[in-house]
Amino acid sequence: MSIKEPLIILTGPTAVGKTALSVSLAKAIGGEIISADSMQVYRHMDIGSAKVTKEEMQGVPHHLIDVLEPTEEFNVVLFQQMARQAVEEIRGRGHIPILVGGTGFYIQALLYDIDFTENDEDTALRRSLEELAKREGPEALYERLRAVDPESCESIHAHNIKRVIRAIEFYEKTGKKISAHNREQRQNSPSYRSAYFVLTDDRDTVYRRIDARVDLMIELGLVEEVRALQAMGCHRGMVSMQGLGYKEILSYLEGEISLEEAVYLIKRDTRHFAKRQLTWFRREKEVIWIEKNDFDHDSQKMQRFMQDFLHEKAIIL
RNA sequence: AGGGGCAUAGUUCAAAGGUAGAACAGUGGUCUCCAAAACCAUCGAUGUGGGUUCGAUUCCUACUGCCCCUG
Repeated sequence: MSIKEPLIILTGPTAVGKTALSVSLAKAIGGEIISADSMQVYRHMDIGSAKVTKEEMQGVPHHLIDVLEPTEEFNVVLFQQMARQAVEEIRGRGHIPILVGGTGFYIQALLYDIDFTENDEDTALRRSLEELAKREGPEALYERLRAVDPESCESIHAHNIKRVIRAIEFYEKTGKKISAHNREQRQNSPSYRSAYFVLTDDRDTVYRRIDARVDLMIELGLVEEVRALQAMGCHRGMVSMQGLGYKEILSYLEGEISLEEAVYLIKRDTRHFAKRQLTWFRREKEVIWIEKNDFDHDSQKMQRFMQDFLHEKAIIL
């Protein structure tokens, strides 16, 4: 057993103010930032993904930002591979990796080194299962899962077609039950000497910030950004275009809804997203909550607290 | 000011002389390769005061508020 590498995690609901805090922390401790964000990986998607700007970075190296074209696929497995590599590089320079972003699932995948196995790009099976669900209904699909892995049926709802398909696919590919596999993976302990900070604020405040941020995005030219992406050949089927702000503006540009409706939907769905993020982090074990109210919304104080914690736990020396 | 209309959940709408449904919002949750995705659950209302009635939120009435028309 070798000594674990250090990894600092800073996350929280969207629009809470992770970026600014992460940069000042990085500067203070000699850190480099790895983005745990499923949309900021894409180039040409700056406004809608609220991507860190060059100025905001203040010279701190950022990884996994602007590394893919919007036409490319991205998923947890890719994230995991790229993030691992980034950690290695950063350690090679003797710096501290700081994982910053709101995608809890990605953070989990790296921190617990989740094994996703059988990574072959066989979309044929998926597609045929999707068709089955469409043709005979989700119940038929569900029964198919019950036949091979009844335990999974207890935790996956029949209507959740994506996950039912994944569970069936896993069985078909590996001959093992995903329920058993997941049970094993859940035993994993952190692969890093880590501190998992979750920055948060009053729900009302977060929601207000979201609304304001969406209005700002529109002012900054989100519509133009999406129009340009459309011109590049981006369409709704792509992973990148499932991002908040993108799918709604796309609907507007295609004449399905008004701009006003699009803005309403972006705000609403972003609030929902923030809520889900909070649910996720509450479930994560050993997270350190940083309630902005407890620090008088003073980022100096928050940073001091984080640094003290990191030294106390010997995460950084 | 006069005439008319409306008043049901946070919002938009339903229904009914025997105490009310939905959508959206809100809240809680699931999550182990589409995760900014997908999915589940749940809280919550008849403006106020009288009257008729076995019983009104529903009918009558006064008040209050909002809307429209006239001036």
